[in-house]
Amino acid sequence: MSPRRHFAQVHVVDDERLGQEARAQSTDHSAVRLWLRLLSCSTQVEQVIRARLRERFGITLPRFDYLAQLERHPDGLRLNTLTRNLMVTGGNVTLLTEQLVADGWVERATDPADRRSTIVSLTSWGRREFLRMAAEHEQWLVALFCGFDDVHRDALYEHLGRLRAHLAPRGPSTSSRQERAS
Amino acid sequence: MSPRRHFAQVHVVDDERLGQEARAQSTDHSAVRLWLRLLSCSTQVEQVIRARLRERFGITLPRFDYLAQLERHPDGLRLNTLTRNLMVTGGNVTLLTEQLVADGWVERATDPADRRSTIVSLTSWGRREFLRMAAEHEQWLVALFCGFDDVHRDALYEHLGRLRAHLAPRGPSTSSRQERAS
DNA sequence: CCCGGTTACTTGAAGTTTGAAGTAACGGGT
DNA sequence: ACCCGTTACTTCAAACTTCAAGTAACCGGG
Repeated sequence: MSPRRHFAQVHVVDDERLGQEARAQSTDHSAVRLWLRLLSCSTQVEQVIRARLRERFGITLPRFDYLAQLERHPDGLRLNTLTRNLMVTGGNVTLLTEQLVADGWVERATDPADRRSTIVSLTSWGRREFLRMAAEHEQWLVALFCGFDDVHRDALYEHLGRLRAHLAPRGPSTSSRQERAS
Repeated sequence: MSPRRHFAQVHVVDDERLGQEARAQSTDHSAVRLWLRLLSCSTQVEQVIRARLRERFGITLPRFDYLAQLERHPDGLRLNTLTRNLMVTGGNVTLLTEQLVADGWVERATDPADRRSTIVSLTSWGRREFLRMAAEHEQWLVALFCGFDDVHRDALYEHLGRLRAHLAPRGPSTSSRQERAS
């Protein structure tokens, strides 16, 4: 199927401790390898953050993400916007909203300009608690990347930005123009 | 709606079509921004692949990943190894295995050397079908990254490798040496 | 005004994933 | 041979997620 190898001096170590990347083999093409490596890195960080959020605060990652989104928007967000930002389905946001409202993190209001829309925002208690968690959350990430050379980190950030710009233009369902600066 | 702008030379477009990255802001530290960008890229690719697998083959991403893992190991894999490679919980692998066995993709055998262990492998039908899907799957990725400059792609791949190497050493629960060539 | 298309959200069923607790098997030390 | 700690897997409840179908509200023409 894939008649190639010859491209790695670093032979893949087999399965132990390699995670999803172990799926990549010399016969795979670079596109697949890039995707698997991307997924692998992302999953590893995610697992750590998820576990810590649960241990330290008894909160789940989806809820934290939801709250993080709201924290940046003191005036609240429409559920629709939240759905897009979190990159999940509408039904998911509906359920998360119910739960977060029930637990006192978030409050709902109807958009006066469009009665279809619901606007959610943090309660003052929710904001206070979230900021407390967020501060620690950030330190976890700093610690995770600590020792990862700054130059490489910045370069990685930059390259991910390019990839993001390359991927984003697909499915411009709403308004908003894409600038393509570089 | 968003009473703030002015913080980067590349101004963030607001919320529209920005996904998870919209969470990053000028006040966030670089560690958080890197994580969010990584997650954003990963999620975007994942959504596309997931949707196509469902449309074209009526299969889910977790099942495809499971099969991909097995395809590379004609002699089969222990569930434990699979759990580590897929980076999911054991319970999840147990359930996936049940389903894939029930649907004829996979067959189970008890490891003669360790009666606790189950070894799973593709059925011949499963292998044939998987290879058919995998060929198309690879083309989707090629197409996704098509137009993304080769130099940037290779650089990104390289930097992700560094990040991966930086993250991996946490929790070396099993054997297996890490080579660290470069 | 009203009709038809679109958008915003909700509902419900099916599926995935996790974390914690439980069972069984291994293996080294005594 | 018997413990004891570890490992492999299973089970189960709870949480998350998706998809598809449904309801309600908007909006632009006729």
